[in-house]
Amino acid sequence: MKRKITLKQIAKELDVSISTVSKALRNSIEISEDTRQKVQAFAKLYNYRPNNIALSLKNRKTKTIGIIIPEIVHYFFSTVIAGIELVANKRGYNVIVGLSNESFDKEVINMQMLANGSIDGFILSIAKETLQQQDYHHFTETINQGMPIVMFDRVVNEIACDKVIVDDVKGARQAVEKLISNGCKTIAIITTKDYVSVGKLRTQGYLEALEEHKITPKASLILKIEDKLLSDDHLDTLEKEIEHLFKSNKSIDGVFAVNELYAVTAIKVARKLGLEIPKSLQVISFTDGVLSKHSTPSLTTVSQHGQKIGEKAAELLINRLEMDEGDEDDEHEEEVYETVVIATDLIERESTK
Amino acid sequence: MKRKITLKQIAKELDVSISTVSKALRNSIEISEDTRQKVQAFAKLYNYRPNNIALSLKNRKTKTIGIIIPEIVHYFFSTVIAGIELVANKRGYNVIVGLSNESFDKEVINMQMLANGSIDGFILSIAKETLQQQDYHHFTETINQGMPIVMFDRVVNEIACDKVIVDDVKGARQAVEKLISNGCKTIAIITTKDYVSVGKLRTQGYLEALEEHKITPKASLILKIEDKLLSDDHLDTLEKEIEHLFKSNKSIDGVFAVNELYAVTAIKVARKLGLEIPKSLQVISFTDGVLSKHSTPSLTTVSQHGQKIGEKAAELLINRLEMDEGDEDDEHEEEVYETVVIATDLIERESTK
DNA sequence: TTATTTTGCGAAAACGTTTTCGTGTTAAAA
DNA sequence: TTTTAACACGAAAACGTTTTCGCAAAATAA
Repeated sequence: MKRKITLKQIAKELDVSISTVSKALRNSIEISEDTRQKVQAFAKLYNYRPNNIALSLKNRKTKTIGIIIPEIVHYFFSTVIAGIELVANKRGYNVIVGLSNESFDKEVINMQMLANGSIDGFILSIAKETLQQQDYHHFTETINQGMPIVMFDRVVNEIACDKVIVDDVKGARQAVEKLISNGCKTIAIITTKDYVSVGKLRTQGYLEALEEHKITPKASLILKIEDKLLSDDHLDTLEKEIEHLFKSNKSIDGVFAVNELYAVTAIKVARKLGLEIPKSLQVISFTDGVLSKHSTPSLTTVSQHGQKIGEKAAELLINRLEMDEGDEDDEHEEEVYETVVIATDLIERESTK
Repeated sequence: MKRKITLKQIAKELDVSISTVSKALRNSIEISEDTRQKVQAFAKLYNYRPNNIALSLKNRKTKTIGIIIPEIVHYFFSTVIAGIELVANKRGYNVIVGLSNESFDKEVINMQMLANGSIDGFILSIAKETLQQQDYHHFTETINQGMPIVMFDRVVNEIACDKVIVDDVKGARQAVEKLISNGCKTIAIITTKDYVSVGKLRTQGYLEALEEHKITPKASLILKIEDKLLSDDHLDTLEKEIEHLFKSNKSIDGVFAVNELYAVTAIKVARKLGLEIPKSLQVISFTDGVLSKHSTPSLTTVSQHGQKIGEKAAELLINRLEMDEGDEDDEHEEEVYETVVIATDLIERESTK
């Protein structure tokens, strides 16, 4: 077990100075062809690689991006990570992942843990608890310390930073419009309580689509699910609520669900009640995940392109990081932040006509 | 935008030495009550936090774990990450994630990138390409440099290191036995080509179960899918192959699939052919993921407990890291490695009687 | 031969910590 | 009063790099 070799050891072995070794390895013209070869050969033999930590300390940058997300066992978030990792790697960065588990405290702790020099910048999506408490001081503090943040999906106006989002309103509206143009007359929405920003926005899109087509929204057609029910333990409660929705609105012929789980559950319940998909009931869901693709019938969905979101977020962050190199501590350049909207796509499958 | 404050700056402001500041903050008795208070107050005011990178350099340990996995948009792997992150965080470690995308080269590059001081040890699952090429030099080199590795799920005997696996053979055998005891007479398996180690093992479990019950295996009932077909693009090819399986073996009344996708596809095809689940065809799949839980009918599965695997892997790694601290460079303690087997569970749902 | 330039290399600082050791001052003991 | 002990703090090294600057020797020019 030979520990990793360092410049110092090479220097000692070859009886030259550390500086000479360093320069020789970086092909400095200061060093004679002779010693350069000698050093490089030796380094290669011992498989020398500069120590990243030492470099980070010296350069005061780590070439590492911190990702803070609410959950990782989640199709959308993992596609985003995949996107981030892709461009990060391409541009010489690593990614370090922290999970908030939707908890405010864990979000704060995770950020503090990473903000002390471990990373150059954050890409994050806000925890539900944080959104509820509306306490964003950890974001502003991080930004004030000169560490850039890029937010995606669950973002918040109060914080000035780059953002990557999908147009939830528009995506939802298009989905509902599709149902309408497919002949649905009574369209229900299964959504979340309003403090989940994306749920709220998708509900808004639903309402806009109805309005545009002169359909009066009915409160009884809007089912807002308490968020905890997303956990697998409360599946039956979810089913009960949906069943109640269908039973008290027999005329429902279209459902827009703000996530896959609500959609497949709706289909399951509907079938139990004797409805045929898509003949007597059409369903569209948000998030084009594995359920949409592979359940039967497959789901028509609004695709968010998580990977693209991740790629874009990483680009924004890295661009800002490498831009900053230019002006150094040119304190008060007026910061101008970008909000990129990734277009959604309606992917038609078997759950619609 | 005030940059993060350092010991040096505090020292200058308070007109004491750096050492004094450091000691004061760590409550050293060397420092007078007076200065200690003064320093701590100042540090608190400016929200001082020691720089992680500097600490890493000094301590020669980063308190960071490197994870290399083939894919992240994948239920099993993301649950493993969740497990790793859980115990890592609890024990003061961060996790940095690299994706190999099943490619040998990316696996090597990713490991090299991280092995140069960025992390203290690896947790990884081997890329398919690496398994095919059987080139494991990057693992041995890493280990030889004194950096511990814990492998999970896709492991390989050639490398001496801690491992966390599930008993694929046993899990598969139990699944097939369940089918047998449920009355299935003609049981097919949908599996992968043999170079995918887990596919091979699960096939072995299938064969063992048949043998034990004096059922002669038939080659025509063993469908080995070319691995590329796991991508969504080749879904129809997959369907064709499965359809052919059913059509040329009309008597099939049980299917064991080595992953969820094969299982749901089998169900889809079977239904198209007029088979009723679970009445005339029972299906069990490996991997208890989101499809198993939420597709209709829900799938009886062999659960691998990915989260537990991750937790155990992290424990093994961290234990080894912190054990090493004791003996320092006591080179030749005979290394003894552990292989932990996480028990699988058969979770019964609607796809079996 | 002497003056000047080029060549090749090393010393040292810097990044931000922690820790060992030394030292001057004051308080206690002789 | 002198010796010893306790106290409070600072200097410096170390972790592994890169880079600036200085300097001696060699090569060239005068």
